[in-house]
Parts: sequence; structure tokens; C-alpha cells
Amino acid sequence: MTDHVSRTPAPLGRTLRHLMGEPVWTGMLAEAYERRHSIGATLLRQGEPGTHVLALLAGVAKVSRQERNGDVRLLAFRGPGELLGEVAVLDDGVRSASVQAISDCTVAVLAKAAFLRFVAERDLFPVMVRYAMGRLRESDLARTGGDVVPRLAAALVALADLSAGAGVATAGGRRIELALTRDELAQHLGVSRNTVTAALAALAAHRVDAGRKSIAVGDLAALRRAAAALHG
Amino acid sequence: MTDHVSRTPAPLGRTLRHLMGEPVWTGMLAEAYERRHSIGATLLRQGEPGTHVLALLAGVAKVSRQERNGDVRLLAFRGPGELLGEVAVLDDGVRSASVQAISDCTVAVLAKAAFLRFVAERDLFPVMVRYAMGRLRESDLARTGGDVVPRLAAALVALADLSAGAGVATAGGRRIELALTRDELAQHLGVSRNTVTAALAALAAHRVDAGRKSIAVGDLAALRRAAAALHG
DNA sequence: CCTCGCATGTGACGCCCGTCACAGGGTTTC
DNA sequence: GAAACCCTGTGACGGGCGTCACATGCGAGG
Repeated sequence: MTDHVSRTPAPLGRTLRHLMGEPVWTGMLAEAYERRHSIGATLLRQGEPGTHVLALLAGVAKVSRQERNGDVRLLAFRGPGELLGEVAVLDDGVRSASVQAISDCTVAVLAKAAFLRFVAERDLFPVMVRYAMGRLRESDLARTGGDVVPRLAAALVALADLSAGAGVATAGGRRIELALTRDELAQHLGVSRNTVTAALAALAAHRVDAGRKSIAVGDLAALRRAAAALHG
Repeated sequence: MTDHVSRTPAPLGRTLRHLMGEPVWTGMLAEAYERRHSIGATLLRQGEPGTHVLALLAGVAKVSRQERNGDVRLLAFRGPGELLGEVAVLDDGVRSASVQAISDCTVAVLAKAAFLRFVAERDLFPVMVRYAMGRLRESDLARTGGDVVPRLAAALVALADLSAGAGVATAGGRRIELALTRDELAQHLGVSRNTVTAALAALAAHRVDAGRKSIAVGDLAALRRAAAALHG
């Protein structure tokens, strides 16, 4: 997969209401330029310095991290309206994880200086703190360790939510095009590829059909119910 | 264990240099009052509103969370110089976890309003953001899932570091008094009590000796080496 | 069109670990 | 001081899941 990128230096013609729940960001995006990445492209690379922030305008991306072991862990998925790479920018560190597009993505690129200036000028640090605290809360919640099937179901629900509006409608559900192998789902759940295969087979009863480069969810409500076994 | 508490309304006669790495906090603590909790006491209770922040001056505490399932997960340990309960205060939510003293603790209590006023007056939001980003980084790192023995070793190293200076010296190491059952260690690692017993037996070869209410680490360097198997 | 590579399905085997069970010893409570 | 409770160690048993292995089939590139 080549990192095909097309640039659109003109200001964005789009509001971004739900970015961190603050309409304020729309103004900031006027200072950014838009960039498109095709599926599979690398948006942020682990180990590089935090020179800029990305606002994900459209598409879904995966956040993964390579350990010194060599093995890879898939930490999270991100969808439209979310900020990417803000950690390294806000604490002057290097990127602790890589971000790759698992569907075609549109991002707004904000240089570190511009981002920090904007945050300072508009007194957005309290907003950033609230945002960070929310992330901490969900990060604690993410550390579950139960059966594989409900965890996989929860992951698929999350992906479906992030992809809301995208994909093509099917009988009673939607099919989403996502570049996610069984291996990557396995890395996300902390299990083996084999187990994911089995779990997906089990979820077929809940009208989940995972193809090679796409996932179809026939009955999202049923899937949510299957995932609900997680936190009781 | 009764929540025996003795109050010391007088200002603290102690600096707190390492709290979040900022000497600035010393001033804030002048507005706080000091409180002592005996081992086992509950400092913060899950579900209550975030009315105040605690600065942990001395001692070690455990952060645990009860799921709707009923089962308990031990999320983290905190030591001297760390802030407790800042999440609920900064995002106006309820406490998402409980905090209990696993050794005798001294904390400084800061009312929410005073804390927020202080943060605003001294422009500490950037500091809080950096702090939150650091927490996010380590939170991602915490999600390992390898063998039990190195994970237990890492947990014990963390506890030893938090207890630095406390405990009584033994031959080549230190013995720390900590109210931690095998069950709780198991909840922390996401395994069963049985497995913890086996792992502790395995670590006895590395001069770890866990008693009923204390843990002795004979050779911290060796333990660090055992824990190093985690991230390669 | 053919070939190579990669992702996937499927099975066998084995081990780690969860669960259940019981015994012993320390701690608390009356 | 005695009893009840909790924490702990230890063993047996079973199952879920990792690992290894191989067959298949889609896709990419020549």
C-alpha cells in the first residue's frame, strides 16, 4: 500500500461540531490544511517527534504500538471528530504509537505551534483537561479480561459506531469496508488469530459476517446485547 | 478495619516537590488541611461526587473499581507525591474508582473550588494537561498480557518504588508492610488467586518473600530483571 | 493468464490457568 | 480463651486458548 496523499491547501468547508464536543474547534480548523489518505496509509508513525496534530474529519483509523519485543498491540480505533497525535504535542514527547487508516480518511493537519497558540489564545486548556480526563476514564474501562466473544462483539460495535453513516446498507444492517485482518483484531483483543476466527464464527449466529476487507453487521442491537455480557 | 482518621487543620510543614514534578504545588498545599488514615481506610469512594482532591503525602494506596458484575478490578497503586481524585474534580463527574490505603497514609485535602481556583490563578492547566497525557501514556503501556510471573514481578517493583524509604531493611533488601491479599494482587493482574500463589512461589527464587501483611524484596535488581521480560 | 504471496479456515495437540475443594494457621470477636 | 472467619497453600480436574501445521482461495503483479 503506497501512502498516496492528495493535498487541499484551501480552508475546510466543513464544521466539526463533535470534535471533543466543542464547536470552538471550527475556528482552529481554518488554520489547518486538509489531507486525504487512502486505506492502509500511515498517518502518524511511532517514535517520530510530535510536530503536528491531526483532526480526523472522516474515516476510521487504528492506533497501534510496537513493543521492543517486536510484537504489535492494537490499542484503539478512532473515528470522525477525534483528535490524533495530541499526546506527543501536549507533552513534548515522541509519538508513542502509530496511526493507520483502515478506511479512506480525511484529516486536518495542524502544526504544533499553531495548535498550542490556538489552545492558549482561546483558553482551551480546561477543555483539553476535561478531554484528557475522559480518555483516562475510558482507558481504565478498556482493561477488561473476560470471554473473547463479548469482547469481540464490543470491538465490532465500537467500529460500527465509528463508521456510522459509512458503508453500504444490507438487509437489516450495514456492511463497512475496513482494512482489518483477523490478526489485527487478535492483537486488539490480546488473543490469537485462531481464537478470533472461532469467535467470529460464534458471532455469525448474531448476524455478523466478516469478509476479507469488510465487516457486515446485520443486527447491531443484537450485537450490543452480545457485547453487554462484558460489564454485566 | 475502622476508618480511623485524625485531623490536623494546621497548614502543612512540608514541601511536596515531586508532586507532578512541579514545585508550584507547595503553595496550594498551604490552603489544604492534613489528614491521616490508618491502613485499610477508604480515602475515596466510587460513585461519590468529586468534591475534593487529595494529595498523597506519605503512604501507598490502591485504586480499585467495582463493576456492575460485582467483581472488583485493582487498577493502580499510588505513592507519595501523587494526586488522587483529580479526574472527577476536573471533569465534574463522579468518582470512577475507590481508593484505599494499603499502608498508613497522610493526605492533604483540597476542596474542589480551592483546587480549581488555584489551578486557574496560576495558569496550571498546561501542567495538568501534561500530567494527564503522561497518565494516558502509561495507561496504554499497562495493557500487557504476557506471562503471569513477569507481570507480578513488575507489580512488585512498582510497589517497592512507591514504598521507597518505607519499611524495614532486611538482608540485602527491604520488607514493606502492605495490606494486600493474594486475591487483590490477582485482581490487579487479571488472574486468579491460585495463579498468584504459584507465581509468588516462582519468584521466591528471586528472593521475594510475601508474608501475610508484608512483602520482602531481597534483591530489587533481580526482580527488575524478572520484570524486564515484559517489554522485551 | 499464470504464479506467487497473503489472508483465512480447520484440525490436532498440549499447556496454562480457572474452578472447585479441603486443610491448616493466623486474626478477630465475643 | 474459644470459636468463627479469613487468608493461604495445595491438589485434582477440565476447558479455553496458544501453537503448529496444512489446505484453500482471493488478489496482486508479471
